[in-house]
Amino acid sequence: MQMDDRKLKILQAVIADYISTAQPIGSRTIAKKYKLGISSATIRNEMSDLEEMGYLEQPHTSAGRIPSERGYRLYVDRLMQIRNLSRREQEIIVRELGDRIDEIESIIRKTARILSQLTRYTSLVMNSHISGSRLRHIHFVPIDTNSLVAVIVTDTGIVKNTIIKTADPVSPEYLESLTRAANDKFAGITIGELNRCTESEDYKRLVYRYSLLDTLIPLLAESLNTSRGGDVYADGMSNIFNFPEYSDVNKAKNLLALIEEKEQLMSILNRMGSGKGVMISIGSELDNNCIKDCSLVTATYRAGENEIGRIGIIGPTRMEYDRVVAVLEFITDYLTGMVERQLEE
Amino acid sequence: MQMDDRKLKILQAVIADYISTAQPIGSRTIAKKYKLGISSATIRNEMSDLEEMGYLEQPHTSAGRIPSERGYRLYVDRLMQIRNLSRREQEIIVRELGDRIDEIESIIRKTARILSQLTRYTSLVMNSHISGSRLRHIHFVPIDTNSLVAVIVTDTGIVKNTIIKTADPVSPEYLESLTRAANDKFAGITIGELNRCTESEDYKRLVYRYSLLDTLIPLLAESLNTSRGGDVYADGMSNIFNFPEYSDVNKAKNLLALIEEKEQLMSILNRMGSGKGVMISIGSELDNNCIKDCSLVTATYRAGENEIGRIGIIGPTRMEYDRVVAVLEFITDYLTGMVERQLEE
DNA sequence: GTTAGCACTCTCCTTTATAGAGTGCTAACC
DNA sequence: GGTTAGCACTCTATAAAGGAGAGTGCTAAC
Repeated sequence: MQMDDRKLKILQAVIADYISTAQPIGSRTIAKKYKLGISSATIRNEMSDLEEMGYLEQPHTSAGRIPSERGYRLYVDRLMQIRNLSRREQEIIVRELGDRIDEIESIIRKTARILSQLTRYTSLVMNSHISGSRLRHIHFVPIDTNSLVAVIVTDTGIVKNTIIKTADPVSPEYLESLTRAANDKFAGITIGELNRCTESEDYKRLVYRYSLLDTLIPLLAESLNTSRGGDVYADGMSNIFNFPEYSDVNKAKNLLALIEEKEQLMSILNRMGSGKGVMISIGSELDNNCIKDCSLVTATYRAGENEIGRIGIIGPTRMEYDRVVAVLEFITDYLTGMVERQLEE
Repeated sequence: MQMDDRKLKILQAVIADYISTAQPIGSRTIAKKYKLGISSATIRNEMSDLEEMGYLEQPHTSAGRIPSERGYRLYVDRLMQIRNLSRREQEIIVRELGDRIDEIESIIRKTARILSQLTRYTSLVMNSHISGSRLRHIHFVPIDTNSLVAVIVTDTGIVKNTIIKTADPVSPEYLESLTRAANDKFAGITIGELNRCTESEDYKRLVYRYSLLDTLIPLLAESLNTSRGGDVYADGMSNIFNFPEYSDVNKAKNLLALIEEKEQLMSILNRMGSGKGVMISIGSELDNNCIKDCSLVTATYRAGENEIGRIGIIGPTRMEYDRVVAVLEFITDYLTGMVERQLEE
């Protein structure tokens, strides 16, 4: 069987209609609604072909057709036209996100919120492992005699603090001097290198002078790796009830439970490629039973080479891909721009 | 009509049964199941009395009875026996929460997670306005020539950092000196006082020496007030599907949407009293239409006089109040203890 | 005051009937 | 040969009807 232009037009019509109505669509409706200049009978024949080719399916005999996963795949790969965001939408994003680097925590939240508000789907935001980003600054701030907070600023604009208790009392002067020494030594290296540097001669010499360092650095490295390598944040969960596919309580529960399960969510997000631009996974492509009739659209934002984080939208396979892709592209561009402006300074 | 012991026993039986089954319960069932030594006909009469008194209601004639809000109120005030947590549950809490003061962010999350896991309801955790807590330490850390991060540690163990960009370049030495001056001046005052101190003569003298301070302090005060005065975190949202009362998708949606609406959630949490111990609001007592058939159980944890935060459980009015109260009490005690140990040091 | 008995009520579930939408096939048409 | 009209057939969704079951309220007896 040959795919031709007319078939594509019909497929597009079915997908467009189904995305907006969630109802199986029949040949007569297409003929009336989409003025393709052919009769319903012809459309019927073409649809039958499209079904045979795997792009459409029937919920049951004598219902209309709905797109199959393969149909959506063809649509997002070849048919879909990415809409531009309206001026108003762009303004909302710029206003809400602001233009200053903030605590990573707060950017994540704002981004998640905007994403879900603009798309009306559930949004996911994750910040990646930061093992590739570089230490710009490290500072040890005394709290009291036996505790201090280590403040770390990376070149990607992330600020992270870790509270550390020490066995022996430390003086503020000691910490000041330690801060200076640590900056001299560590500024510019990556978080990953920080992990490994405890072997080096240089490091050992420094520990000789500042014995505290030997407890601090491993603690820091650990805290940077675990806690920052895994923040996922979701917003707009209640949006899933906008879609009839989740009027079945069990389906809704499954999806929500998965979204609350940060670990799993992360692994799914990480499994998505991290190529340039927006990635789309449809239904079973996600390879997870709980969301086998969901689609996930993600995008990565980065600073230079380094992946900083990923943002995404999860929703029914019948998703407004064109809109979602447009929003994601705009926001990743914006975030990337923000980080880059930060780097230039 | 007089409330007597037998009526109370029957009421208790109805409530206990309804809490576990979510089914209206009839006189025959009570007679069989709860061996009160009286016949179903007698129970029928008593239940009729209890309904007249407003403690029970009938979904429709010839269904069994269910507790009314007033019934629950009587139950939680007089009938309920608070169970102790099992050894195992206590261990889970202690293990998961750990015993070190961490970033506030992370404590909130952990607490929310444990609460929802132990109770199987949706948990809410909020940290209160910190205007009453005292500055223990303030530190200005340079990032680059035109930006710095202000790290603030309060006596309640909260660590908060704020990134600030400056119009004019600042040197690390300047910041060091500023840090010393600011600590001399501000250590020990409350966040609320920090807001107001910009009027004082002392402050003006300091600004004369460190002009940067005049932009820093207002920014800090604002960031401490807004961002920290309003973090709410919810976990276990998907738990609401464990309850048949939310098998109606619309109800589930309403509740979830409310929970995602931080502003509203906060105002509801704040409206709950902050007395010692656990507070319970049942149904319409919450005075919010979206959750008019929910109950909210909250507890406040504090450091000395200062309220640090509130934790709570939201679920159907048919809630396992005894269990929930026990869990909340244990966790607030634990959190309070943690903070107090921190203060002593 | 308590209880057995019974008629009555109301919901919930199943069964049955019907309308509606859509298909596939056949035969006619350009 | 592709396209179209017509029609029988299929399947779902919705409404209506008919019990079964659970529970009540009332009365009369204990």
